Amino acid sequence: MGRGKIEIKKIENTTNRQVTFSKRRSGLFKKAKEISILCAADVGVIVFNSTGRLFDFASSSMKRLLERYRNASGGRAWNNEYEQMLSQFRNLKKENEELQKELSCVTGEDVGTLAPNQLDFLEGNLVLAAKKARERKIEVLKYERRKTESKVIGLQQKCSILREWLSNPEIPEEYDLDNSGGQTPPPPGFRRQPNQPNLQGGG
Amino acid sequence: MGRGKIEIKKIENTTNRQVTFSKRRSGLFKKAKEISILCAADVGVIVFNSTGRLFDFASSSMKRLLERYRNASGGRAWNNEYEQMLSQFRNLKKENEELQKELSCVTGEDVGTLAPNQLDFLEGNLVLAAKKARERKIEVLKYERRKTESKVIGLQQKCSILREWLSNPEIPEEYDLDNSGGQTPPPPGFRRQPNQPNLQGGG
DNA sequence: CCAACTATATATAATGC
DNA sequence: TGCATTATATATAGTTG
Repeated sequence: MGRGKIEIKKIENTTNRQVTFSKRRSGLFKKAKEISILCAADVGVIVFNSTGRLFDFASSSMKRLLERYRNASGGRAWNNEYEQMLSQFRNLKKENEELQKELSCVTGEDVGTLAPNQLDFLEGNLVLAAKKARERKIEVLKYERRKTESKVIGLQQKCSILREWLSNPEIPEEYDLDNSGGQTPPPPGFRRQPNQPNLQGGG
Repeated sequence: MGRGKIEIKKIENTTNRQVTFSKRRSGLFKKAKEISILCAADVGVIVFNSTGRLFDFASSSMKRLLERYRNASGGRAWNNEYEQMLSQFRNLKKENEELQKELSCVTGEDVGTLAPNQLDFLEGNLVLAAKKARERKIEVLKYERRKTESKVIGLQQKCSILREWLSNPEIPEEYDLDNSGGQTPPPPGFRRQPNQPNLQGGG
């Protein structure tokens, strides 16, 4: 319907395609609006152009229309994602309940429903778990002790270095060792390299 | 576009409305198809007529179109139900993960990440839980023992009744005690009250 | 790139069977 | 009720500014 008849196939010229899209889109939406009014219909139109931009029209509310569509189509053409999520949701919920139950059993909160042999098994597991926790605790404590020890050794070394340094007569005057406020002097071995005797060699 | 111009307002005549709906619906779908082909667009049309019947058209797949629409519209006109479920879903998932972690900690499977004081706490809890399980087990066992004992006592009573009954010369002839097939005689103490001596009083 | 403008193709309201 | 016809209203392709 225009000056010349056109074949219904993709318009290759980009600008031409965009112009036609714009015109026909408004035409489509107009028709949708008309049928909705004339025939008391609920109409929704969704269009993505070739560049992926979205245009839509809804005679009432797209949200309500789509909800209605989901009910009416009965999953036929409905969103797989939705259905999948629904089943996953149910699974998760079930799993969650089981976990919670298991957890309450395992902490001894809800042991009322268990049979003696189950209780026996549970007790064994708990004792084992407690043992594991204890072992791990000891391991960690040992590790921390080693760390502390090596720290102490390091401090002792520094201390002996400091002592040696103090017994050294070459104390520069600008360092006031009794100064408790203000800036502390830089620790020996880090800042006094320029005028310090070689401690490593000096023993 | 027809013999006469019509005003765009609801057609009150039902049959007329239905006819117009049918014609315009096919026209709308045709236009949707044309724009999708001409302009390489992705188009979907959803229509409910005034009686609530659903008609739809999609250039590709309505399912994919609606998924795409959900992404593109960014929840603007999207299904509340869906969004709500999505957030609930995320919460559940998170909760689930936490439960699982907690459970694996509590069973001593994954204690590697815990600090010594946490381990201490865990150990205490596990010992307590084990104790609870043990207590419950003992309780259940005691209960079952009591049940068994009372059963034994009941059996002993029945036994003594039977013994007394056997030593009683007034055995009715219709009772065949060696009868292994057929109907068993009614147990003493329940059916023979009429011609039985008072056992409670008799000692 | 947009709007206005035709000339023409299409859609469809009214009609008839 | 539903389909075919037809006269007319609309939509729009191509064109112009």
